[in-house]
Amino acid sequence: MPSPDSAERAQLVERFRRWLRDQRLPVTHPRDVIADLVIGSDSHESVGTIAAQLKARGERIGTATIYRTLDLLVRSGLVRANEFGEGFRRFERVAGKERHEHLVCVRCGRVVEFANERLERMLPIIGDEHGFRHERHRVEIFGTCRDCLQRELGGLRS
Amino acid sequence: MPSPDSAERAQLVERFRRWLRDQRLPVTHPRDVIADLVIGSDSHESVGTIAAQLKARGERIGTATIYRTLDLLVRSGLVRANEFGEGFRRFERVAGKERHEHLVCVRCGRVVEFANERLERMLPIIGDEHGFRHERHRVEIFGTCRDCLQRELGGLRS
DNA sequence: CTCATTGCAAAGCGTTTGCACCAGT
DNA sequence: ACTGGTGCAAACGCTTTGCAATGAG
Repeated sequence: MPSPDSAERAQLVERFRRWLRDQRLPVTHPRDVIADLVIGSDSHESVGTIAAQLKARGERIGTATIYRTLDLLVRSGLVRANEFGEGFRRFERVAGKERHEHLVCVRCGRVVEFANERLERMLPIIGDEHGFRHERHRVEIFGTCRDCLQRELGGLRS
Repeated sequence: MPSPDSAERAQLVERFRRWLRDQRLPVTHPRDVIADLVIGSDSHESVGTIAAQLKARGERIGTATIYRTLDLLVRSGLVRANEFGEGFRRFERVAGKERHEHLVCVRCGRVVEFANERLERMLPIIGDEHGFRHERHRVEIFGTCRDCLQRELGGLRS
């Protein structure tokens, strides 16, 4: 999941601005900056990491505004909220990506995306079989990532 | 997911007691009662519903003890913790059940279990393909359950 | 008798809300 | 001008922790 090149990034942020105007909502500086940051990131950002990066950029934006803007980004369909059982949410751009699920490393917390068409086709059918009108689903695989496995092997020697 | 008959229930609670003794941990009244309640339930209980039922049984057991005992039940392998994005966890007996995943109704919160062998086989393989040593996974399908669909249709008439 | 558990209350942590002030449109 | 946004701090809900009193082995 490479981060989008600056052209695509700018285009997606512009799409958010358009969405705001469509909703008769003001386009403000905090919204612009947060959208740029989340949309431009290749990782799964928490409110904490977002706040830190905003501070690093010299912005003084309150936590409440971050939450409120993330809510808008999710509602616009450009961003998705994830809950990996860490006790807080992580946000990722979805616009311009194919539907995917997540692998989560239980050692280092790294999140890797994977796409599997058969899986995506199966789940709505399973819902059907149980009388559920499928709306969305989530699949998470927890395990140890390649790097942590290697590190573990290294650790055995010492 | 029927609740276990009283024989099986007693047997599972006894298994928890044995596990505690193996760990050199005291078997206490709160632990007994909480284990009986969670193991005897056919639904997915939150700490809130557990506390309410304890009070209804006339027990005066603190919240901290409920959390601590649930932790033990999970560690013993008899109980599993679930996180359905409601902001709190739900606990269910797993001993004596086949491996399963969950359907969650977004209207009424009802949780239904489903088992799918193919799904369970797929996920460790997908992990492998991405260099992950699979440890566990979770799959949740969110949608509207049969009852709520019916209620919705009824609502259209009025 | 000793060490872990219990209940209670306080603290923690991510998230939401209330509010006076400020800014897009 | 009007409507909604912003930062700050307080409130929230679930969960964890500190501690003196209690109880299991």
